[in-house]
Amino acid sequence: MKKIVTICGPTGIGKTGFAIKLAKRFDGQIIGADSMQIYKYMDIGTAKPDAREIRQVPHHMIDFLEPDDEYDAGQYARQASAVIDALDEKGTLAVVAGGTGLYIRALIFGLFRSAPVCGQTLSRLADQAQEKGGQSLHDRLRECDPKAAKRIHPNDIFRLIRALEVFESTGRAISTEQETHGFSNPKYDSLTLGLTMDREVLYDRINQRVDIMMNQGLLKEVAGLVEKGYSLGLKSMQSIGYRHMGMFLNQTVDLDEAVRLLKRDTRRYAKRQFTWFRKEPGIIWLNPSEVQRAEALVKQFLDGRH
RNA sequence: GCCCAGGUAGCUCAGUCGGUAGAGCAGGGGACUGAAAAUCCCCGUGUCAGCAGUUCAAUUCUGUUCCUGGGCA
Repeated sequence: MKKIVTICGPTGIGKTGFAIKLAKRFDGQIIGADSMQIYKYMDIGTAKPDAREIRQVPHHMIDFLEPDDEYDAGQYARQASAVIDALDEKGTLAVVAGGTGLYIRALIFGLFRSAPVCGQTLSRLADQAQEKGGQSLHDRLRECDPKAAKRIHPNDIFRLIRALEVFESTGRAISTEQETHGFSNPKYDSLTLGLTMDREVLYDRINQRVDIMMNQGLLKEVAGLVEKGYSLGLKSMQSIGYRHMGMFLNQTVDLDEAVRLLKRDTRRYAKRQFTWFRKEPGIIWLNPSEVQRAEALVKQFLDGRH
């Protein structure tokens, strides 16, 4: 199995710098695993690696989509896989780095096979959810896939829609598909390093980073995107930072409040990431300062003594 | 020094006509299989400032001490 190194952890903890150090040390290249850094023109708010950093180590899966392009974890897994395979042929180490847990999981284990998301079905179901509420979708799901209905809360519209979509387009229950798949067949042998630190310290860093983003011109970046015609309703524009600046531009809140909410929502996001990664098996947790230890671990791993 | 208003959850406060208390914000835990920076679920015990008194019972009433605001000197 191909070996890769994966760096994960919450937002703002220093994954970018850490991954660059490791990649340089082992002559590797970085594969982003971030569902927002994939978009062009969204630089400040996504804390995308800057030009100087990219010059140090080649980056992939970053900065290659228009903000209104459709994208999903399945496409990510396929494309990132192709990049890793190409690097592998040259004997170059792939360092996957990012905070989108689902992308990392999809890359390493794949997703269950099924028809890809169909925009039509999706929006039709979304309309129905709007009209009749989540409960009606839940009722329908209970009929065709009671197991899934049991696991999905009636308010969790996204998951209800997906489950119904899978049933309607394949005739099979998502619960069965998931059980069969079970994330049980890794496609890569990954040394996964999770970055962590004291929660309070992280939160301080996050607050400070938001202030820095504001100084760097986050508001201008978002206003510029709107001017270019990218609607605030876009998925990308509803991400952290972008939606907050949008709220200010809409005059829903004043700037202080927008920044306050931006900090809070970033903190909450970091918390959710901890929840996700905590239960991922096999992660070795490190403080971002432990670069030497990480290097030793990678060396061991590559030497096959893992 | 005197007068007034306060001291209740991390913060801002509500409340108990005496039967040990609850909102908002913040925070915590969890879920997650092709939208995932999204989406969703759950979580409030805190010497009710300290001490003493009245009472079957005090965070609630009384006294006193301390602290914080404001006013007068």
